[in-house]
Amino acid sequence: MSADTRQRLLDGTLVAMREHGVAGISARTIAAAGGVNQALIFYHYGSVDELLTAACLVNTKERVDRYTERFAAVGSLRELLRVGRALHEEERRLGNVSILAQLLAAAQTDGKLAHATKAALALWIEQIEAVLQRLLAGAPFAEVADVPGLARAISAAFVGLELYEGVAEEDAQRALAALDQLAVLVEVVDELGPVSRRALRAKIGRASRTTTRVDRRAPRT
Amino acid sequence: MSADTRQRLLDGTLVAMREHGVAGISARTIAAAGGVNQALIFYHYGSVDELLTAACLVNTKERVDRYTERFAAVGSLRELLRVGRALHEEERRLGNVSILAQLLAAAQTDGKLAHATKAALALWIEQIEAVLQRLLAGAPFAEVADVPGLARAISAAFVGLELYEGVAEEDAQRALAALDQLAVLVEVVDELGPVSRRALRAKIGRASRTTTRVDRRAPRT
DNA sequence: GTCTATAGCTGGATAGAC
DNA sequence: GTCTATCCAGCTATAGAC
Repeated sequence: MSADTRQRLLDGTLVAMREHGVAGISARTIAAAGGVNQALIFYHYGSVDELLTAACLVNTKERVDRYTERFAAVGSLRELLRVGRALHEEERRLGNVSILAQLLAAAQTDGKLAHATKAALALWIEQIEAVLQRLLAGAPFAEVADVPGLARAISAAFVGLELYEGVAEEDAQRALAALDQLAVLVEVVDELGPVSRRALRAKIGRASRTTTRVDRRAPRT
Repeated sequence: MSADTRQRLLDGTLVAMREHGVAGISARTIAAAGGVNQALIFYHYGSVDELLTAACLVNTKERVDRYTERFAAVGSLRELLRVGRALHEEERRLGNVSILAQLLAAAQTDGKLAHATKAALALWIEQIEAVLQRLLAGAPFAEVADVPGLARAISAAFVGLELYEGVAEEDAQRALAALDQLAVLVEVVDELGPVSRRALRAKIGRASRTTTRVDRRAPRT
């Protein structure tokens, strides 16, 4: 059955990625991991690279879908972070190395992978941007915050943390926990009295204008 | 001349990494990039992996050394970020893909690389941690901040941003710029009046104590 | 659609001349 | 220390039987 084989190949790609990483992955390791004949990779996907990009997109899509409800239910920055940590933990518990992080590394020198990984990362960014937009609506910080930029920073930071955890689990956990402090900071600021808020607004506005020479349009992704 | 050959191999590794990435690097591409005979890799370093780890450590050390004075001169969080951006820009201008980010990806499935990349990343963390410790000394935020944790978060986030820039340059620049807003936030908070500071301190302390540990609640399905 | 078999390469690593 | 030559494992991709 064709659909089943394609699924096995996608699954096998994830398993092979976990066991061998980007540097060690190949048509043979993927086929073995998926219990599929090696030649079928080329029949169904044309090349290993195309299978990799497909797996990256499908996998990311699945993971994002699994978390959309939770993103929608997020009511504070710290809750957003909590969802991020839950996601992160689940990934590790399942034994998954982040295929997105792995492919992002490979994409540095491969145009085709670059396109696919950018698209996959965009799926996460989209979610986070929506949450931020909602959370910061009306908050003083939002008046000067570049929400799309922050969403991208958060997403990229997360990728870095996933890679970091691969080599130093406890340190990465600690780093993740420390981010909570920043989230608290934003919330605390947004709950300050009107006087402080006014002062803050002035300062932040001034500071931002002098340092963020970025246009405010949402980038096309 | 042995010393010269070893240097050529280290240089060649960086060039090859830029051109082929982790996934495509090999003894032959390294030797070609360094203008050195391929067999010398094994004579001098024993294996390709050992050359990779050596190159990663040496390269990181060099880069960290190039920036120690600047780190020492940093007087605010936003200046720290500015140094980070300068570093980042220089890297790109030189055409360097971050060898550290690349190897971190490969290290996910390779214990030996994991050790070396952790050590290399630790060199950056050390710098950033020192700066944070100095900057936040006496500030209200410092009373509840986990400085080592934040230093690790910042370093890991930077790795993620370097990878992100490889596939979406403008978006990554924007993300980097957005981080400035968070730095401003910390500084603004630290410049608040005594009344606000007291309130903030109470709130942040309370918030941190309840959330710095990993949340173990089972995810809802 | 799936299999076997294999062509044609490139990979890490070594032996041995110089 | 550096070179050439080479072994052989593993790679992508295809041809052709079923």
